[in-house]
Amino acid sequence: MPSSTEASRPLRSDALRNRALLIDAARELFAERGVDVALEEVARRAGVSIGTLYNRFPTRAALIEAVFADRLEKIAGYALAALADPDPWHGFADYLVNVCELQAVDRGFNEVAARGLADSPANQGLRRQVGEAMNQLIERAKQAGAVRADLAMEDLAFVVWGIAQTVERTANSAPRLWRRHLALLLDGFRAEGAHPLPEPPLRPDQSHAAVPECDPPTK
Amino acid sequence: MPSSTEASRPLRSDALRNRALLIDAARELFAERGVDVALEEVARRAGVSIGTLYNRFPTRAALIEAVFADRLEKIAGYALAALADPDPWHGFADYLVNVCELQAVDRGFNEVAARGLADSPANQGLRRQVGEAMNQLIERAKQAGAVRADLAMEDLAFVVWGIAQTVERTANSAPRLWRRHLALLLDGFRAEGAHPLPEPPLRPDQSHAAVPECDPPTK
DNA sequence: CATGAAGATGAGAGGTTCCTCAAGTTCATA
DNA sequence: TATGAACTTGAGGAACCTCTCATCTTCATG
Repeated sequence: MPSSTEASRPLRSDALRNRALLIDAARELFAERGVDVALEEVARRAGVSIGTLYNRFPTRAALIEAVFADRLEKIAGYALAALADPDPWHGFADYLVNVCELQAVDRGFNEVAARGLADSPANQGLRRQVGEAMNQLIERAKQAGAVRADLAMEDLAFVVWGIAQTVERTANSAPRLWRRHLALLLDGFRAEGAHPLPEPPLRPDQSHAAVPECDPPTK
Repeated sequence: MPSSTEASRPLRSDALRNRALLIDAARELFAERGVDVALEEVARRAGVSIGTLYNRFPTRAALIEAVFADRLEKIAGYALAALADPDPWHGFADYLVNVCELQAVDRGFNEVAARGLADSPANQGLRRQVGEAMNQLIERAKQAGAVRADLAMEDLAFVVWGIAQTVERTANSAPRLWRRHLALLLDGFRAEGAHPLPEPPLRPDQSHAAVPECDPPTK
């Protein structure tokens, strides 16, 4: 059962193997050098021709999505584990640390997280599930008096965005520094000593608009 | 007195005029579309040939530096104004808001700030001056009990890096949202309710290393 | 206003990446 | 094992960008 979006006929065995080789090669290269590496190089490392790459993945986005398909599941797992934590604050904070760790460990995923993951219809379900868990996580921590009352779920984008940049700048020189950045942000999320915020949070529809990033076709 | 690095002979009048035209054109394009715009386009908007651009600015970095030369002075001004503020916390916070406003208003400067401004020897002096003012600003706010004792000057990079990403993502959809991000970070900087940090701050020599970013020539 | 040094010009060489497609190869099935 | 559909291949066209340099133009100076 290949995780294809459409219910197309199954791939031939050699095509399936090449698909796996390409994903492995892309996973490595993306992790090392980011998701903008030349696709020719991905094909070379996979040991197939560039034509085959385009046969399997008509666009770069399709390849990226295939490479990082498991990440959303991983995040969903973290969210559920966080909800199982008896300490609301600890669960909340741990969840964010875990997500950021995914960013810190893989340059490609860090970029994708910051720019906005391909929201394929296939992932729609998981996505909603994660959103719901995050919401519960925050609400529970608010009611426990741990998280400030004016924090919105959309504000967690600041964590991903901010840590993305810190990771990118310091991955070589100080690979653990992002933990300090996150800890400072977390202290800002606490109810204790919270000061009024100057702006409302991103509305859900806006947060969707913030994702695409890609410049419209130049005109 | 052209602000040239070397004590070269002064430029001829037409060359000086073209230099100004190029800087103006680049300032506009950088602000709109970032510092990676095609240099041909900068030349076109300036109304000169690409060759002239290369005559005046042998590298893109040279052009970027000329375009943003004034920004460091502006920041130095903010730092001094902040020190003049009788309220240590207010001075500290206001300084950061002002710097971030520079990022929010100019996509090119936002990129440059996040990637690390060209540290030309010419700016060395101003740079040190700003650093010193920032240090005083923090120390004063610490002694007033407003800023947490374990905050280091190097941690302010988190502000620039984090806000850079938020600005980039939301400049179109929610152009004021960065203020919320900054406010949350600022609450994390307060002495009130500070929790121990998991990592030491970036050492000064490391913060220099975090700047360059540019991949080494690929070999 | 003549002269030469400084400057401007833009076609084009050279590099990179994306993406296609006509031709050849392999797999699955009868 | 023969056949056709599925798949692979890689040369090369197209789009972009950077940077150079031989040639022409303009400015400053006596």
